[in-house]
Amino acid sequence: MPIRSAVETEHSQSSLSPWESATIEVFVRAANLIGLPRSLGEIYGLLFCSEQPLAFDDLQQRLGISRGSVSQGLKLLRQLGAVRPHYVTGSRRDYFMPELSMKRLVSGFIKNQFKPHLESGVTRLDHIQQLIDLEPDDALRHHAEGRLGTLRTWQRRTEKLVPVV
Amino acid sequence: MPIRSAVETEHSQSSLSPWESATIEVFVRAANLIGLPRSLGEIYGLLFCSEQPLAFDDLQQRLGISRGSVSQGLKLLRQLGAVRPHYVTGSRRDYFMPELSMKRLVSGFIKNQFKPHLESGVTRLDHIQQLIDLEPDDALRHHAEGRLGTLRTWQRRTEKLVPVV
DNA sequence: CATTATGTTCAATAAAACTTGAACATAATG
DNA sequence: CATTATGTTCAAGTTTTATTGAACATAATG
Repeated sequence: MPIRSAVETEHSQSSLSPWESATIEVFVRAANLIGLPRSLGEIYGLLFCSEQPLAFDDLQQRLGISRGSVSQGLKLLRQLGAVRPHYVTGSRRDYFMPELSMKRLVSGFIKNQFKPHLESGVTRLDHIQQLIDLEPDDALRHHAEGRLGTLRTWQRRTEKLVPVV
Repeated sequence: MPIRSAVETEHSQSSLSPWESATIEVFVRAANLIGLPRSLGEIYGLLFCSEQPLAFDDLQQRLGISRGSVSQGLKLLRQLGAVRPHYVTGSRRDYFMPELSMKRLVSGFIKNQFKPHLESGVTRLDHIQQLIDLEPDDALRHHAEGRLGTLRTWQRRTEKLVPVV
């Protein structure tokens, strides 16, 4: 698992203090852990460190990443509710602040990245039921029905767990 | 997200019945969702469908994947406790059965893929604390300490949540 | 309305992750 | 001990995913 350090990046503007780099790295790893791209972790991490809201350009330059990455990263972060736009009077730029409520961060992630899969899963199991009905071998069909039952149980438990998290 | 269907694979031995293919696909997607390779989902899925324990070769041939994938897939599945070896008298081969307890599956996954990151995280935050102490600007240092506090809270909550799941 | 400031898109490129299969281990069998 | 059956390893190849940056919007400014 080769995770580039934010400080080691060649293009880095090195305008990141040591504690900022280390903190950003924590978010990069966290992003990685939940299957989100490193650039997302970097962007959120820098916003998390900053005392002030940051503009698009601040992010691009201080992180030394492309404008494309910043644009796409912010887009997804907004979708997830992990970042809020912040209006600054007298500036045409978009500014951003990090969402600091863990609850909202987690629920945003689940709602966007998890729930869709769970929901499509229900349909999918119904489809399996139909396929099992076609199985001619009695014993095998009964076995399959048992397994489908297990899957349904797992799905129900998962759905129940989501609100807890 | 282009997920190849088990049935559509060219090399597939097509020895999978429709309900097996569909069930395997569910596991492939689930694996994908939690960041595990498709081959793992396929292997576990086929074991899950089977009435009998399956041998290494059964997996390789019915899924139409390489021996390397089967070997590595089974290795990780054993590590995760998602699969148990099953001794068959009179055969030199390794046979395998799926773990059917959701509780054990989840806890195996968390113990192996999650906990290590959480634990290294503690060390990591301590290190950030040291870096923050170097910050000369008073106001900024205080801000940084606040954010580190937030991170610590998040970490504690996550640790508390793990046993629940 | 031309110019500049600010973002977005998306095809091309780069990086990461997964799979393959041939070479290698290991141990059972005759 | 040679042979066969059974698995594992890992470098090379393939596929997937992320990043870049140039071209394209859009709208504010002078």
